[in-house]
Amino acid sequence: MAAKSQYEELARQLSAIGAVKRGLARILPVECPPGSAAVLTLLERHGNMRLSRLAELMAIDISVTSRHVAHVAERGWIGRSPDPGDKRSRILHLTDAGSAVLHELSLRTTDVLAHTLGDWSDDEVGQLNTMLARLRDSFGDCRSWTSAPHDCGALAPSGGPLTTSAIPATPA
Amino acid sequence: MAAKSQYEELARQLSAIGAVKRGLARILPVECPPGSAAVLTLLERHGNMRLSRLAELMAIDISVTSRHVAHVAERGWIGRSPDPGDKRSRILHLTDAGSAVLHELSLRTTDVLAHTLGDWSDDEVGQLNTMLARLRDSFGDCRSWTSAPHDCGALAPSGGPLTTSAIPATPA
DNA sequence: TATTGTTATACTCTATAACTATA
DNA sequence: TATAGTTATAGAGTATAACAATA
Repeated sequence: MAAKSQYEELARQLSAIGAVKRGLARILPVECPPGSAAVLTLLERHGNMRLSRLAELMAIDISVTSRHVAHVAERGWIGRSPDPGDKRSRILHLTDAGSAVLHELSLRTTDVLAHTLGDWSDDEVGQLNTMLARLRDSFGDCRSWTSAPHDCGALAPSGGPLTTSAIPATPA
Repeated sequence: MAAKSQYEELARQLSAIGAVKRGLARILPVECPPGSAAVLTLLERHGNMRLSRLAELMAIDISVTSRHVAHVAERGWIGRSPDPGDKRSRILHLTDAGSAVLHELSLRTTDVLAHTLGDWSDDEVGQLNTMLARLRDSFGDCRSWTSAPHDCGALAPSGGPLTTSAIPATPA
């Protein structure tokens, strides 16, 4: 268990890390926004899968995943084969064109990171990767959170919706 | 200098860490979206400042910052005092109500992180914080990136806008 | 009846551009 | 002329809800 100040600092860092993500997103081709890049990357890394599985891996709603998939499919970067065992779903797979895009993304990402993180050792980048993976794992699937994580009612002491004492009615 | 695969992995981790951020955002009061929380947090941490300085700290465009600030100001969480030395700008400062909201945010964040990261030691959370801070620092202000970071032309070998070979014209 | 996807709608965040006021 | 902010507009990402097809 860490100190309260460490948790607050982590919250700040996570909030601020968005700038890095945006920086990385800025180098993507116009036709391939971050959502599309994620779809391609996960298909390469985890192999063919159905939409619901992809939504799990991306930790976003299946409706959102559906749109990302439609975007890359329209461009011919993935294909959707019928699922032999379930006519409701299709199996997503990378196409050659998709692999080519992925290769391009890899080149750009590597270029940028090699420049910006030039003074990081391989081991240091590896440590960061390990900790980020663990962080995601610790959070699990936070999409299902309602008011409290793991422990139902954990947030009760904080006062559910902001109490009147903490947030005054809109002034002026 | 790290290996290419480490860079690719980092890109994946950063892409996926959004899920953690969303989980943390979900516990915020309805009236206080992430952008507002960031404004309050930075004012507490760095003290009173003008809008342009806040935009720098948030690493977002000043126009976006202006809207976030307007949101929290409308709720009385911050005040805008005239800048004695420059009538064009105002000095932003937390109000007591803003501090109360900040206290509430701290309670909720700490609750959630204490539960989800219960098996992390204080030192481990500290290490993650340190590395995230360094990562942000290494990236610098990536808002000004155009096609390449630090080195102008670094991305040239990747082929500027996606080449025809990598991205075929929209098929079918 | 339950599950897999798709689509419509709405909200947050961000960037660009045009504009006002002041330096 | 240059800078500090504000506002309008547009694009990306996500969530909820309603709906279609199949299990």
